[in-house]
Amino acid sequence: MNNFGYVLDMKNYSIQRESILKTVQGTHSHPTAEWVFSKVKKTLPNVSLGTVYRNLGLLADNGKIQAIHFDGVIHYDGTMENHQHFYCIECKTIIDIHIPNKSFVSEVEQKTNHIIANSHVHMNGICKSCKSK
Amino acid sequence: MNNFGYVLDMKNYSIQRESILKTVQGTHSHPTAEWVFSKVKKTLPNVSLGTVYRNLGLLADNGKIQAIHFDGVIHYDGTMENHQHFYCIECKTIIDIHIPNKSFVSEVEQKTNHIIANSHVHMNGICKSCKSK
DNA sequence: TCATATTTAGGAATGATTCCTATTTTTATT
DNA sequence: AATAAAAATAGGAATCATTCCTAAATATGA
Ligand SMILES: [Mn+2]
Ligand SMILES: [Mn+2]
Ligand SMILES: [Zn+2]
Ligand SMILES: [Zn+2]
Repeated sequence: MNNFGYVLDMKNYSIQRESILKTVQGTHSHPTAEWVFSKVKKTLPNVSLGTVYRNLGLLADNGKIQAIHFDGVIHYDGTMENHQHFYCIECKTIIDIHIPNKSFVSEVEQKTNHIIANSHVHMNGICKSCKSK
Repeated sequence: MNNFGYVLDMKNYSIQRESILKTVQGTHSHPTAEWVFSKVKKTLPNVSLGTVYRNLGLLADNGKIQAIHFDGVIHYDGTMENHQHFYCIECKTIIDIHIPNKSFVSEVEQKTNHIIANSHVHMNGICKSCKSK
C-alpha cells in the first residue's frame, strides 16, 4: 500500500487524516471509502477522494483501523478487537460477532506449523430479524 | 449474478462450460478467471474472456465450484468441501486448511439466532516452509 | 528565514468485472 | 429434414472501485 519515496511516521495527523480516522471510529457500519468521503466532506468540503483512500490505507497499515474485503470492495472497521462478521443476504447488513475462536486458530497453527498473523471469519446467511418475517 | 431474460438450467454444458469446469476442478491453485481463460484457450483458442467470467459465475451460483474473494479479486475453488484458507504473505500462496470448525459456526448460530448458510475462514501469516528460512 | 519533507486536491490511469449485441449453436416441434 | 424458439458465445465497450500522478500547499526544523 505505502508507495511513497520516503518514510511515513504517522505521528503528525493532518486535519484530513484526523477526520478520516474519527469518522471510521465513530461508526459500527463498516463504511467504504466513498461513505467516509461523504462524511468528511461535511466538515472539510475540499477534501479529495484520493486523500480519503490514501489515509484509510495508511491507517490500516499502521494498525489504527481494519480493512475488510467484502464482495470485492474494501470496508473499514474502527475497532481493532478481533471479531467476526456476519453478512445478511436479505437486508445486506454486516453484523459484528464477538465470539472468540482463538482455540480454532491455535489448533490450526499447531497442526499446520504455519504462523497465523491474523484471521477473519466471514459468515453469510439470514439475520435474526429477517428470519422472523 | 444471473442477469439474463430467460431461464438457465445448467443441464446441458457447452464445450466451453465443460472445459471451464474441468479446469477449475483440475487444480488446487485457486485460480482467477484470467488464469482459467489462459488454460482453456489452449484447447479452445477462440474462447472469450467474457464467456469464462459468465460460466465461472454460473458454476459458482449452481454449487459446482466455490468463489472466494481474495484481496479484491475472485478466486475459484474446485472442491465444494468446506475448508479454510491460509494465505502466506511471504510466498503469496493460498493453502487449503482442512480442519473442521463446525462447532464454532453452530455456537454462533445458537448464540446469535442468525441462520448461517455458509462461512469462510481466511488466515494470513507465514507458511511452514517460509518460516524455516 | 530558507531548505526540505510531507501532504493535499484534483484528475488521469488502471484493472478486474460486468454488460451489450450480433452471430452461432443447440433444442424442440412439425 | 426444415423451421422456429431458446440458449450460449465472441468480442468489445462500459463500469467502477481503487491507485497513480503531479503541481501546489503546508508543515518541520536547522
Ligand atoms: Mn466489525
Ligand atoms: Mn481451497
Ligand atoms: Zn437481515
Ligand atoms: Zn510461504
